[in-house]
Amino acid sequence: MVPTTTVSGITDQELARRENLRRVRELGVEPFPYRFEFTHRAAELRLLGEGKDSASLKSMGEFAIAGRVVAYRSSGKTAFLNLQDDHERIQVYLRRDDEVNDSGTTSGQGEANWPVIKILDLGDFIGVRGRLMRTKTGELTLQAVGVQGFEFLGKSLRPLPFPKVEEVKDEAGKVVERKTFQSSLFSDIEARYRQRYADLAVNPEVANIFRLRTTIVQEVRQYLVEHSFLEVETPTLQAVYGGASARPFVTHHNALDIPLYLRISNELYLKRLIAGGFDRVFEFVKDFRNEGIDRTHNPEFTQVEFYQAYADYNDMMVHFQAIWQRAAKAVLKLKARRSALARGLSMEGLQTEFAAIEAGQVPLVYQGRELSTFFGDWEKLPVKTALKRKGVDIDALSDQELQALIQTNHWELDGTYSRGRAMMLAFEKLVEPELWEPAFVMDHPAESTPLCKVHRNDPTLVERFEPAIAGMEVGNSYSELNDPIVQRRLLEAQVERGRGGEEETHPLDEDFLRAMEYGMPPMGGVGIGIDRMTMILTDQSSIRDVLLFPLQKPE
RNA sequence: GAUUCGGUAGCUCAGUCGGUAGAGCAGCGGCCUUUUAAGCCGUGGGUCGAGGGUUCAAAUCCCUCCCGAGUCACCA
Repeated sequence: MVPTTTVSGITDQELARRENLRRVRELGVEPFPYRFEFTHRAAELRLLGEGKDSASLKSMGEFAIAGRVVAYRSSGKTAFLNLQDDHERIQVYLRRDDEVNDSGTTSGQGEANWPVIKILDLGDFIGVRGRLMRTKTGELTLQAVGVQGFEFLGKSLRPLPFPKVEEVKDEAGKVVERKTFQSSLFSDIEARYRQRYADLAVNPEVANIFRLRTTIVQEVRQYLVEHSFLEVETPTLQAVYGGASARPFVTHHNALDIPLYLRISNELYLKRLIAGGFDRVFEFVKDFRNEGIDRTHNPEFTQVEFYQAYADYNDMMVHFQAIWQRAAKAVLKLKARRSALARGLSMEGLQTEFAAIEAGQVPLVYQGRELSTFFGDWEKLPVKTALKRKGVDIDALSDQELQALIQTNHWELDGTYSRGRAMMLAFEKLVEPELWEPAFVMDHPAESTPLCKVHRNDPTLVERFEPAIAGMEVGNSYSELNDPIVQRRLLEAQVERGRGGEEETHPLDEDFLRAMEYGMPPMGGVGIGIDRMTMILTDQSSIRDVLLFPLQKPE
C-alpha cells in the first residue's frame, strides 16, 4: 500500500524512469513525438507469417509496427522485445551493429539508436520498421532494419503491474519449475477497477471481455435493425422520471432553476414514440438507479429497450430468445477463433466448429455449469404454475391460508399484505433459488406493475415476463397497457401510495398520459439488461468485470 | 446492515513459538550479437493499513478504527 517513496514523493522506480527520460532527450531523441506510420498490426503480421520460413519471410519486404514494450530481453549488443499493439503481441529484434543484408549492403540499423534502445523501460511505446524472420526456436520476429528501423514513440514514467513468474521449488529449495501464473495477473481487485487502463494494458484477456461486450451490443443492434426497428435517442435528464420503480439521482438545471432526474428508464419515452407513429423503436440507454452495489447491480447500467406496435408479450418472447441465442453464438465463435491456434485447430476444423456453434451444439457454460437448454426453446414458466409444482396452489388458498404459509416459513413480506405480493414472495423463496436453465417467468400478479395489460384469461394477473438465466433476472417485458383511463387510474394509485410513504414509486407523468389519450396501438415492449447479458455470455461472476469503469468510492 | 477472509517492497506473495523484515519478478551498476522463464556477478528499496494496549522485545498477542473482497440481507 505504502510505496517506496523518496523525498520528492515518487518511488525509486519512477525516479529511474524520469532519469531515463532525461537521457533520451540528452541523446537528441524526442520522447513524445507526433506520429508513426505503421503498415500492419501484430495480429496481421502473425497471420502473414504463418507457416513461412525465414528466407521467404525476408523476401516479403519491409513492415512497420508500433506498440508498447511489454517484455525486454537484452543480451549485450542485441535485444528481443515483445511489442503489444491492440492487445496482441509480436516479438521484435534489435541489433547494435550493422548486418549485411540480402543484397550485400549493410543495413546500418542499430548504432545510432542503440543508446536509446538500451534504456527502454517496460511500458514505453516504440515503432519498428524491418523484415520478418524466424528465430532459432521458430518464433516469428520483426527485425529492425536501418536507422529508420527504430523510433521512440512515448515514454512510460510509471511501472505497469506486469504479472510475475511463479517458482516451484523442491525440498532442497532448488528451483525445479517456473511458470507465469494466471492468478497473479495484476490482481489487486480494487486497483484493477480504479486503474482499468493498467488492467487492460497488462491483462489482454480482460480487454477481450470488453471486445466481446461490444460484439454482443453489435449483434443485438443488428438483430433489431434487421427486424425493422428504428434506433432512437430519448432524454437522460428528465423533469418527471418513471417507467420503473427505483429511486432516482437528482440534479439541478441552473438556467431553468428546476430539479431534474437522471432517467431510471426510457420506457415512457419510447411509448410516446409509438404513439407518434414509429411502429418499431429501440434504444440502448444508460439507466441510473440510486441503489446499492453488489455482484449484479451497478448504479448506472445499460439496457436496450424495444417496442413493437401490434404485438404482445408472446411476440416479444420470440425476439428475446432469438437475440440472446444470436449474441451467444457470436461470442462462442469469437472465443473459438481466439483459441484455435492454441488448440492446434486448422482452418477446416474451425469451420466445422462454427457450424456446430451455429447449430446450437456447442453448449454455453456459466461458472462451470452448462446451460443445456439455452439453444433450444426456453421454458415458459407462469408464476402460478411454478408454485403449483411446489405444492402451493394460489387460487385454492384463502388469504388466511396464504398469510399462515408466510408466517410458518418466517418469510418477510415488505409492505402491506396482498395476494399478489404473497404470491411473488412464495415464488422468490420456493422457485427462484432453483432457476438455472433459461426460463420465461411470466404472468405476474396485477399489482407488480402499472404499465402492463391485464392477463386476457386471469384478471388477477398481468401479461408480463421476466426471463431468468443462471438464476439472474435478465430482462422484463409486457403486453403494454394502452388504455389511458386504466393507465391514469393505476398511475394515480401509485402516486397516492407514494404520498403514503412507500418508496420507489413514480410521480404522475401527465404528458405520458396525454400521449396515450391521443391513442396508442397495442404493443409489446422489452428491456434487456446488457450488463448481465455480458456477464452470462462471457462467463463473468461480477457485473464490475463487464463494466470498464464500475462505480467506486472516490480514492 | 450482519458475517467471514484479507491489507507486509513497484507487482505477486512468504514470514514458524513474540527475538535484527524475506523471495521471485521489476529497479539500479556491470558482462553477454537468436532471446522468449533469457543467463551470470553485484546492489538499492519497507510508517508490515492507522491508532492504542500487553511485553525487556510486536508484522506476529489484545482492543478500536480505516480500506477491500466474498457470503447473506436490502434492492431489481
